[in-house]
Amino acid sequence: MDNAPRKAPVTLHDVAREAGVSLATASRALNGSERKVHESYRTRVVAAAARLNYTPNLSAQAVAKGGTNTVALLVADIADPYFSSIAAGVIRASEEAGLVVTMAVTERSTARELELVRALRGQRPRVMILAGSRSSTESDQDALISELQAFEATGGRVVFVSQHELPFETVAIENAEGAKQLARDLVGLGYRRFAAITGSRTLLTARDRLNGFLEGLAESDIEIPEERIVATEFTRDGGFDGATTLLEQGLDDTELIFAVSDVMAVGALSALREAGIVPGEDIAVAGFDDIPTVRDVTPPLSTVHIPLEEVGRRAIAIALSTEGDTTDTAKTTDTTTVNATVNATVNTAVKTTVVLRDSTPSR
Amino acid sequence: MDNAPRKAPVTLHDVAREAGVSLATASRALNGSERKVHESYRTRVVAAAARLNYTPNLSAQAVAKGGTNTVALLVADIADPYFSSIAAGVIRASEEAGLVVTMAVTERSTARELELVRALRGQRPRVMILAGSRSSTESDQDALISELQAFEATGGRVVFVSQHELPFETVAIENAEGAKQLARDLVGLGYRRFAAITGSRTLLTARDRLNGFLEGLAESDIEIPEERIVATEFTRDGGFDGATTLLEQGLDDTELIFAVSDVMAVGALSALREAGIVPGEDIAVAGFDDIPTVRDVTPPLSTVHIPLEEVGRRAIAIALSTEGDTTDTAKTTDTTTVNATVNATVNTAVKTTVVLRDSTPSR
DNA sequence: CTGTTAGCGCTTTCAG
DNA sequence: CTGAAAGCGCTAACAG
Repeated sequence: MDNAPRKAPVTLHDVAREAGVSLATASRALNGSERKVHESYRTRVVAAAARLNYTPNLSAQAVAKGGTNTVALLVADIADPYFSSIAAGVIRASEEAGLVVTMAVTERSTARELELVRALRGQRPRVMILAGSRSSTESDQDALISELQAFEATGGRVVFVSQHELPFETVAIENAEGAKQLARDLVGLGYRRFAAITGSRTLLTARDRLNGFLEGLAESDIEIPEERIVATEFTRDGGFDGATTLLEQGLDDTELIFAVSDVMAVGALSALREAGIVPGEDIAVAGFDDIPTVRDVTPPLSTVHIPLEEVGRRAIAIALSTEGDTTDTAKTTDTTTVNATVNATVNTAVKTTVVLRDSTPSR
Repeated sequence: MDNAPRKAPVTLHDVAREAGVSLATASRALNGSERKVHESYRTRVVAAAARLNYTPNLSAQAVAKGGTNTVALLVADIADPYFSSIAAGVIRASEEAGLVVTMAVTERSTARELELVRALRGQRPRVMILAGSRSSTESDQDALISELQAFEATGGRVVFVSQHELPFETVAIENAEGAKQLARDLVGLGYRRFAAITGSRTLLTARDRLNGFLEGLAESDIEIPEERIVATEFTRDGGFDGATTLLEQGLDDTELIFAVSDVMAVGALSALREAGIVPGEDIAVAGFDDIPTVRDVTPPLSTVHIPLEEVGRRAIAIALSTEGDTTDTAKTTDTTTVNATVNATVNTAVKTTVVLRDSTPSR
């Protein structure tokens, strides 16, 4: 157990000495944005840095410039394809913008989320992105909001994913519209009797989708009886349980089950099959999100497509484009008024499109 | 576009003044590990901090103490369930240890990986975890290795996931053993004629699994004809393509297709089905990893279970337990000799277990 | 353009 | 136990 001849990391100082220039010059040559260093010096410095294998200490840079190039990303569950796809978008867009992503998972708990936001604030990130459908009720909510507002007050940007109703920028997703269109299309296919599996009704996303779906049906004077709408966990197992519950109640003449998310729909599919019911034949199933795996389940699932990675990219685009204006609570009333220079589409809702597959054959 | 009354963040200084104590005392009361501050002071400081909603500036702390509490995690593709599950484990374990996780995706490119490692080194992370089966050939490999060794030389820990053959600590996974056992079990089920879909043979993980499988078959004097082994991308689409290729060649009397990863197996399943072949009936399929979705495809997939989240946790456990000893290249020859105090199981390979499901009925 | 010199926010000797 | 002061590595005025 020989203990550490732990070499000290190379510092800018070392590079400067090696190159025979001053600290400042070395700094300018290596990291200072504008070109203001004589070429001969610059090359010497760069060479010295390479020779010593120098890497600037980001923390030191951060403290010196009073700001980082960090994006803090909070997701409910990184193993859930919905979030991991969004995360992929956030990470890619961040890398393209030269930002480093820091990540934390909330386990779907608002309390945990609050803790994490507090902790991550210490990073002094430039942007904080919160993706993870949260309940609109919990009391921690208020604390979360004020914590985030404090963060914004110091110049940070907060962007939520699909959380209108909160006083922050958000990547809006056409949840209601998409679900409504799905309903219309399904009715067009000949379906008339529906059941639904939804998450907690306090989950904004789940609620929006369910309501949109119901509205879509209402256009054709179709309703879903109260007992045919079951609320469960917003997960694969929740979907499984929801379908099981429906089964126990007796599906009667139900023709189609709408699950408010694909992971739930996939769970439902398995529950049905285990019960000896063939989805797509005995009963139709539709989901929402269009996560990659729905192409590979049997039958392939009809759903509403969301460009998930785009959602992630959009989040950072919004953050970056609103940087600078400190309308304190950025999204005041009609303030979709972004930085004039900004691609106007950035602040419009992400489009969703219905994708009909074999799980909802026309009848 | 009113510009920023950007409040300056609260500093320790502010807290100290508010509490009427010195900077040093405030520091000790809030972050200094040991209790060496009088209770009355401590409470005043804590109260002041709360009142001002103070959050320590992590960057400043890092530069002052000359080290961070950061874990840098590199994965090939965060949207892939294999990696996102591992990431979930890394993140959870890190949070439990009070570490912040920084994440980057390599897109399966060694060049990109090298870039990222360079960039992330600037963070001065305590640990760097690289998960993402890399090819054993590419030349960037050497650069990567020396970059990582430089990182270790300054006290950082590097942990790979499933990359023996590299001069670093690694979370070993029983890839070969698992595949071998799978082969045995399948033979036990009555299968005799196999085909395989594998990733590039330079991908260590893919190679280990294929070889293990072949060895398992060899024990029963079974071989897979060369043309029945197709190498494709290590992705869902790769699996799809692989099955398609096999189909074009003619499956003849092939009874079972082994794909070296579940995502590939799932893609293969879809290719077969699209070709009108019913997996589980017309032909059996088996995968490797036991990602969550394989329970929900049809038929449920036989595979080799890896406790993916555990792999992630293990990575940080190894990193933390080896901190301190700087055997320069930690894993010299037989050096499984960890810190005496460490849970010995940390450095043993992660166990895999065969899980037989309906995709491989006994015949 | 280049070098000197203050800091940035926090920790940590080193005296009191 | 507490406070003053010296850094940590780097940037950013400020003079030359």
